[in-house]
Amino acid sequence: MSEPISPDADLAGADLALFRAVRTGNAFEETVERLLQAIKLGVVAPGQRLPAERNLAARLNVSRVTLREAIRALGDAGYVESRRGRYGGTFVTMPPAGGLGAEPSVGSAIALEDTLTMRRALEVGAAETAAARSLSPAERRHLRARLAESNESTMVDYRRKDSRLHLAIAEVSASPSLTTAVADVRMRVNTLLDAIPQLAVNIEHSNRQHEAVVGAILDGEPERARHAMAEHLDATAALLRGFLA
Amino acid sequence: MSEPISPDADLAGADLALFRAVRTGNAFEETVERLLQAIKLGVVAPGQRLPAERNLAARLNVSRVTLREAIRALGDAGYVESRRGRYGGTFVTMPPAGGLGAEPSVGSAIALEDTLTMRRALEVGAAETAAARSLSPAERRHLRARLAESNESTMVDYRRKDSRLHLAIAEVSASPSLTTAVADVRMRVNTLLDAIPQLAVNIEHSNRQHEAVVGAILDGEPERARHAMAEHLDATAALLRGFLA
DNA sequence: CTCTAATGGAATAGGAACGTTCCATTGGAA
DNA sequence: TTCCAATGGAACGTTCCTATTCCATTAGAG
Repeated sequence: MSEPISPDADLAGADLALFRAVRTGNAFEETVERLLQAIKLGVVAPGQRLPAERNLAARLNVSRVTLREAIRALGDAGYVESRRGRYGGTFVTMPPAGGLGAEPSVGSAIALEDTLTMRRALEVGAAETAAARSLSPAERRHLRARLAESNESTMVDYRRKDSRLHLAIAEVSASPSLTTAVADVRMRVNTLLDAIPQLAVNIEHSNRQHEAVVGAILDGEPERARHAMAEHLDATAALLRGFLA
Repeated sequence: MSEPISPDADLAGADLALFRAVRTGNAFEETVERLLQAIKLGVVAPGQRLPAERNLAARLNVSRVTLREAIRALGDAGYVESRRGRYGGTFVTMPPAGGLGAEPSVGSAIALEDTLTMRRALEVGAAETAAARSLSPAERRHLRARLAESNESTMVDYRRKDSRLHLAIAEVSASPSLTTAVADVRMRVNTLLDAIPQLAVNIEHSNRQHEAVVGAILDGEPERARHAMAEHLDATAALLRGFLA
């Protein structure tokens, strides 16, 4: 057996957050998670190709062996398909219909509030920051394209288009840290959203709020953007609390 | 030699943030960083003891061997001292006088704006969230204690007390994710602050703004708390931009 | 004074991840 | 048709990290 460890009389309670895990799980699982994130958030759409293994492995700071194991797992789950040869690669197939493979574990109430709190801070901040910048024409187009895409979306892939829009708003804040943080918290939000019914009326409501947020950002009005985003997120939060709390 | 990798024609530019590194550096370096964070942010003050190695290793999800290597490195650098025997442990000594061992690498201008943007979103969000909650007596005391501590601080350890106050505000948002994110970005802010002179007039200014923020939180006024925190952070940001940009 | 529990210190073996090198396949370019 | 560059596929030795076990030291309890 291993050595016994005594019950730890230190730690007033504040350090709980500081002395958290340095490495979460193994490299394989982390890599699978990262790739799933890119797929589920719509960064690589169905039919599109992932970066080549050698490139992607370097990007993720993971060995090619580990990356290949992760891709193999995603292939078995039906998310991607690999083809050899020049102009080959690993392509995203249609997501597994019926939402199989998703864990229905709906975490605790604390996790719910934690996610919603974090999301509010990050996305409201991103909207305000984006509106305070002077956006390039390309950025304005990108934003408008994502907005249109999500407005025209059908219910089946509304989730992905919605995620892509929120991510686009984070992107035009021009802060890489903020963008990755928004992507991370959005994944957590999506697992929550998977557990509640998708109502047409809510989607319409969201679409209108999206218009308001993007409009304020394009008009360069930080206060209005912040307010619109806060309103949007609070509505979604209320919905989630209603179904999950 | 290793295989050549071609120049990567994928990646429209948005995925830069998504396909980031899965594991940053090795476990040893990460552990050192984490412990330094706890020390520099004042979570474990000089004279206080770190959790026992067996406990801490479990918390950090790192083997005891790796943790010990990290502690050894911190010991060599003069940050901690270890004593054996029951009621022994690893204690924080006075921080290395003169700020030795700190890398004066002042990152790029992009990194500066990234840090400041992220900080603004997180800390403003934390202040607003904290003010919207109904705080327990213990939380109110904690907040007031940290405020007093930072007000009375001398210039030599103002940095640590200031960090501790900002962290305390994040803590009373009751969101672990938000707390750790604030701690992380605060470390980045501190490396920036290390590169500029510490002026008494700025400290006085900060103290007044701290009063305003904590006051609004204790009074339960989210709007006022958000505004006060934004003002405080913008002042610091302007200072940093002035010296570093 | 003796015992004991909790701590840091150290050695060993095993596994996970990595870097490197090569092979297999493919579609366009020459 | 031939060639070739870019891709996925696979094997091998090395390094890093872990888990386990034991030792050494210390201050309080009995």
